Amino acid sequence: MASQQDVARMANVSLMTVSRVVNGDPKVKPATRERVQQAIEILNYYPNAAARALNSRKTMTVGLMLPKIDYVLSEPYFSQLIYNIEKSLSPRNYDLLIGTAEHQNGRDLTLLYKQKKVDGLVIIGSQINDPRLQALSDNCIPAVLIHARSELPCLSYVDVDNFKIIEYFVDYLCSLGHRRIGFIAGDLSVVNASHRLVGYKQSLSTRSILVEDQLLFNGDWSSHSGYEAFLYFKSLSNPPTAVIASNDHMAIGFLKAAYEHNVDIPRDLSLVGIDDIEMASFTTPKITTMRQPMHDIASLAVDALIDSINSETPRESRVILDAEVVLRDSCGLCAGSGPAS
Amino acid sequence: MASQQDVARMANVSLMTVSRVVNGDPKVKPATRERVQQAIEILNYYPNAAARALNSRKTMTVGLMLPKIDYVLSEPYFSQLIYNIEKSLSPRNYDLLIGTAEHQNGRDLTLLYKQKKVDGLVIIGSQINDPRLQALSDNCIPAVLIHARSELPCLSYVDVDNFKIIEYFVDYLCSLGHRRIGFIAGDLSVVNASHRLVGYKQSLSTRSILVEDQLLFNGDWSSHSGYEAFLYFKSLSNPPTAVIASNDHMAIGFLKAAYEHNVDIPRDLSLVGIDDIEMASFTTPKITTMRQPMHDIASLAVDALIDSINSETPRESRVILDAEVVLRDSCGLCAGSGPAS
DNA sequence: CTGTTAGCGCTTTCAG
DNA sequence: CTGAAAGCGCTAACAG
Repeated sequence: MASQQDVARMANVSLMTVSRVVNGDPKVKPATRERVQQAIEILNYYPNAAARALNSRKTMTVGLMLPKIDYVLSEPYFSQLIYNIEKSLSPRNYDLLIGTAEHQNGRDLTLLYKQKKVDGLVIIGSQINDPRLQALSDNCIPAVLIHARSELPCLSYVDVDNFKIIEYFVDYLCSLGHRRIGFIAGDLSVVNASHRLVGYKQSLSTRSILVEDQLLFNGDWSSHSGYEAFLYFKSLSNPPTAVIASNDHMAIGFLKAAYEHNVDIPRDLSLVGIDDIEMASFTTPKITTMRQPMHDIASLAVDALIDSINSETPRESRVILDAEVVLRDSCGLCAGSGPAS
Repeated sequence: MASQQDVARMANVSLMTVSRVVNGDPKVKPATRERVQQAIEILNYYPNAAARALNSRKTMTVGLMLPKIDYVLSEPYFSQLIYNIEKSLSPRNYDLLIGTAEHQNGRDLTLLYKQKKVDGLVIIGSQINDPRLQALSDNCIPAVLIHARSELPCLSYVDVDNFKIIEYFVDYLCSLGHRRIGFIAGDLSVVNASHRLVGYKQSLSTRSILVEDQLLFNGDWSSHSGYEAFLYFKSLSNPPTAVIASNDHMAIGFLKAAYEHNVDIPRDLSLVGIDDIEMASFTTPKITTMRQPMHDIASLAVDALIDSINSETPRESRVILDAEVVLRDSCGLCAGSGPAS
């Protein structure tokens, strides 16, 4: 492995000149630059990232923290989000290091930063009131939350307006005549899930619809829990005529159960999901859902993070985006005021 | 940010002693160790990874290359594989850096290594005859392929026996009376897809079943292409009575199309997939498929890679695992020798 | 425009 | 068991 030293010798220049060429310093004489570049080519030289990081104090890599990596990675939604993050990072010459909050060293979100393996952190779907966020803020570690919020100093976030999403659906279902609207919550330890639930309750209240605890099922984001949700709602003496699932996975599980129990969606029961994963359009019926502005989420988050990495003074940026409605076939007019099944 | 220096001063020892304590060298007097550890605690000291990497020549990070990251990340199968890789790496104190073969610097698989950002590479689902593999081998860069193979020196791989998978399904479908078995290929530029196709042709030949080109549809792994495959097969004057899809996604798309066209699976047409993604059990009917030994794939790949990183002499390990059949509801007896629809 | 010096924070090597 | 010296490969800061 050739080093800067070798290149310098070969091109008959100083180390600094090589460094300047590598870093595109304009005040190198073209002839010299040429000579150096040839040496680089011939010796197949690549600057050593560790050495660079050591004195520039910039690793040019960003850490990605996934609190529940197993679940998160089985969600195509998150996978694509990661893809988009990588895609935003790449042109800015940053690499992406995957960390987890499950495994040993992941316990401490700040570790990767303190070890100087990363310059900042992207944190996806953090837990509610995660105490580790405090540590990030205290140390003023550049970080951006995605699908979560925190008003602590130094923390940025990019989130979707979950309240609006739910509100839209409640309105929509009401307009179809539904008044008994069930809700399947996601894992409530996660900010996202809890916001959606709160949105549900608020939206109902606003429309003077009584919030009934029995119309609420606590799922965990998985298809399986959506399946269970159906069984639960069906067991009610006065079941809902429409159901809002907090993500598409649960909606798909719900659909499966409905089919097996001969409940026709949307005729007997209306259903909506959130995320617009690919499968949502391959079910029967196709699921009405909300598409998250994934691309914007990723690029805004990356912008915010790199901004914060490169700024002297602590800085945070906070943005809330709107999702896009995708109307498909899983909702219908309310059959009447009686039970659905 | 405290440095080793600070700790040394505080504990009144040399830099080396601090280093020894940090690295768990047993020949440090307990009393000294204690003192150092307290200083570390108090000063909140973490060793600087860049400095370590610089003179130990070990970055303790591994790069993950995804040739087609967009597709790969939308596949829950791959996401979970990545999760498992991270999980195997973590206890060995390695971190995972995500690279891509799409973006600029990803063009060259060797870059991350040459820059000393990683000690080795995990490469998922590489293209057939990817010329870049040659470069890896030439430079003797520690690398392991997953779901691909290469006999080049220095390259290890962990793959599943695709031939056996297909052979099993052909046998199985034959035993149900099927003789006209259609095949939906994945993206044939990928090793995986091509092996499965070859397996299909061979298995048919072995059983003296004529391989008909019209029974073969070239998909691209997506649900959408599975949907198209159905339309294509249905248009045939003599359609297949059973279909093997190269992955579950395509099987799901196929199922959707079949449903929309009132073709009953498994009554009118049998179908199998591969991968056993979560959705495969949430369709109607549930899809018969093959479960990949993902956990073993990940841990064997990581073992092979770390082995090769730490060995003086080039070494490669090559393993081929078996998948596990998951019989569900998408296959049935062949209705007769006539067309299926 | 180019070179010299010093040092980033750690570990290797060799002496005690 | 512990320490001193040297250096990993690079760049900031200053000279020239």
